[in-house]
Amino acid sequence: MPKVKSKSQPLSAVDALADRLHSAAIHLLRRVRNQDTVTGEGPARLSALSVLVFGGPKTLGELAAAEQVKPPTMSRIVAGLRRSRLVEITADAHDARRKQTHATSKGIALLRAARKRRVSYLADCLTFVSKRELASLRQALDLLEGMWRQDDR
Amino acid sequence: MPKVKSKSQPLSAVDALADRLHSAAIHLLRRVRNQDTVTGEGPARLSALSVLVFGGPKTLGELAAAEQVKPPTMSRIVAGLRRSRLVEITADAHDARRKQTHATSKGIALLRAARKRRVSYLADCLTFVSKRELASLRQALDLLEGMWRQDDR
DNA sequence: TAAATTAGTTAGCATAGCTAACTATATTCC
DNA sequence: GGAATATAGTTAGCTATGCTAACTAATTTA
Repeated sequence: MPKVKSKSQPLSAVDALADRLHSAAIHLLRRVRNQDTVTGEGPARLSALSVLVFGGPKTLGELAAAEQVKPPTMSRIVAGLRRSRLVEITADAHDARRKQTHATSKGIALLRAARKRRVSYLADCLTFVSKRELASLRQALDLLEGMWRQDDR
Repeated sequence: MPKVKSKSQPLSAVDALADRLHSAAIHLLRRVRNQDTVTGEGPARLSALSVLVFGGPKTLGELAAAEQVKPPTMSRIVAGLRRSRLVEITADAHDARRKQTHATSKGIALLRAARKRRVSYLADCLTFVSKRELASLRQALDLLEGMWRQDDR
């Protein structure tokens, strides 16, 4: 959540930017979802799995926080991943309440395949995009990722 | 869908970009969703409503195509919006199978309020972001929007 | 050791995606 | 003109993903 109250200035430029960001996110996910359906796993599961693959084992609570989702939601996501043998759950050595979730090799392989498919799709989309535009996309992502990090603190 | 088969080049830079784009979209929507919950309408409904508010009346099929969703899904989204009196449905003059969907003034007001909330949130997030970074964000959005348009053809 | 906190699950609800199968209207073709 | 086909939308029923409330079990605190 933002720490600073917004001014009630005109803001129409930021206004438009906010709408466009929102809309772009919605449409990107709709398109990518079509690529991901072949994995047999939904977007929430793939996203959680990716956190585990790239960030290492996590407790359920950590995963929920990383994914900005409530614990019961993550509980079900993890249960689904487990049913598909994409993750394994082990007891925490220091706290019997906690459960560590790890990606299995099957999970890692599936994520890599999904990623490849996504990348093919986006690479095709980006075929005729100039280096300069790619650079601005990269900058925009730096900006957004920094924003999330600041927001989480 | 992309028209051009992707090369099987190393691509690790585009690879990372694709993952980051995907992840950024997921996290943006999760955060914005929290702002939008107060409207009492879900993201799919707000997005469809926004198409109607900014793009004018549409048939169900047009809306489904605009939102990259199948007709039964849009049928239910529109039904929900109608229950909440945010849209109205009228018969098409030329084709009795078609139904035109319009935003009501209540729908327009609700969308404007939701937009304001989103903008406050993002404006707060963007408070300390430089003009140069905002410009690259704008460029990235131009790029993505162009990509969707090309993809639809 | 009793009380409070924390981690996770279960139950139950709503939204939102899909396919398959249906109704009703338009269009095409003989 | 009328039968066959195509198109627009709905209904039914499945899954996934969000939530809150209420629960169990374990840990920490008082």
